[in-house]
Amino acid sequence: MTEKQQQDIYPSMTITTDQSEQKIAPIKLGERLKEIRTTLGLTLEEASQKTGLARSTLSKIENEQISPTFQAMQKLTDGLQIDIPQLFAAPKQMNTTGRRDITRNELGKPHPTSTYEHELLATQLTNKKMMPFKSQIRARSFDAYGDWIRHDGEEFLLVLSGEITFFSEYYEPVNLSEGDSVYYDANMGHMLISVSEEDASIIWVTAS
Amino acid sequence: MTEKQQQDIYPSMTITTDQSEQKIAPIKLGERLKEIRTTLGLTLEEASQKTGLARSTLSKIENEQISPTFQAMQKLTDGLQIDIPQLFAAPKQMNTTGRRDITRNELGKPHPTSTYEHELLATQLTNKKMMPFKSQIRARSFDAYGDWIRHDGEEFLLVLSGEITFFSEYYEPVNLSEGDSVYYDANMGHMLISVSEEDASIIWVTAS
DNA sequence: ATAAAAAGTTTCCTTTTGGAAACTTTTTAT
DNA sequence: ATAAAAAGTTTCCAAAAGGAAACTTTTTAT
Repeated sequence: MTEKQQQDIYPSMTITTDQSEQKIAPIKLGERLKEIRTTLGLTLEEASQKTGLARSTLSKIENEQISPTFQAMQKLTDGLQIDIPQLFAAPKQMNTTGRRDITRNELGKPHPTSTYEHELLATQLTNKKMMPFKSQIRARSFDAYGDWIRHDGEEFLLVLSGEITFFSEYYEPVNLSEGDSVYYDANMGHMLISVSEEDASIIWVTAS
Repeated sequence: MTEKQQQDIYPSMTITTDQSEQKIAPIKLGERLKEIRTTLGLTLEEASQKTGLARSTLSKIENEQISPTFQAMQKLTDGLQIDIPQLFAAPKQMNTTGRRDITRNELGKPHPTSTYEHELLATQLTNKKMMPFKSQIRARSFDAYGDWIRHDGEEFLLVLSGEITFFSEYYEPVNLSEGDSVYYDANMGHMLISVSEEDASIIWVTAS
């Protein structure tokens, strides 16, 4: 692609209004999309499958050869499970007396269930606002025995390793990999399974 | 949380993996745009002047006859001086009883400070009981500028990678490595430094 | 080092967007 | 109530997006 074409697609143009001149800051949507896709570990083909947009189209969007329609962008955000504002977010940069309770790695209070291993963290403190756990979900097993898990309060969950699928009552199942997280109302039915070969390790925190 | 409550979290269950397809409410961009334009008291002609889009084009977008390209949407948001999120603000939450917010790895909302990189997670949901963050602490740097950090509520922190020292007002400093965690009252002065060669990565959750 | 496979890009073509102007509907003035 | 003006919609066409497949580059396997 030529420099000319790029200019044509995202010109830094000025529009004259009754008040003043305003510059349209060229947002590098393509760059951003590529960043997101690669962060999700997807190839163009996989992204194509998830979004329903042709591989070629995705390539052209990423290389700023075309400007996607709103329709296309919805397919993107829907398929990749991201929010539109994220698409537009500027590329991220790389780069009293008190109580205190340390829990060393692997040394939480065990709380086994039939299908997975829970470890309660910070058990020395009582009357906490939050309850943190670390759990191992054995490969290809459910964390529940079939029915939705449901309880008061809110829950935050982050995947430390492995890959899980997060099922919930009102949403599509979604795959979560290392570093991905989800926050949800815990009275909405929810359930996890580990979908990778290895066991999955997660931490989660509840608050009511 | 009590032992009783934990029992409630994992009741005995029977299998019913309901993966019913639930479509996310399509955003009515046209409707939304018309709402915005009329709220601003603009005619199509005036909006056309401000945005540089033809009157006919605006009409067609508002009546959902065409799907605007990203380019066109930029002209819209820039010309009407509105935020992208405003354009996409869903008219109303679906009939869901539950809320859910996925944050992909590295795709939280950046919140840089002078000494370390915060990433807010689950920023789509408001009125949450908890606030989850992921942070990178640069090797050998403080997370604060000398004085204690102090704020309302409680905090839970877990080290994802690297090694940090956790200082707090009423306790001896303590080293935390991967997998270690600490729960503390946040109104007790606290502070972190990264003590290994590599940057440290932590997740932390606050609740007030 | 080479072949095969996978990932990514470009080409070619069809469909759809976006703009100018014609047309229709609504509002304002008399 | 009617004419004129303003606002909004539709038509027509040029320009750009989206998809299938050919093509090129990169990665993996031998």
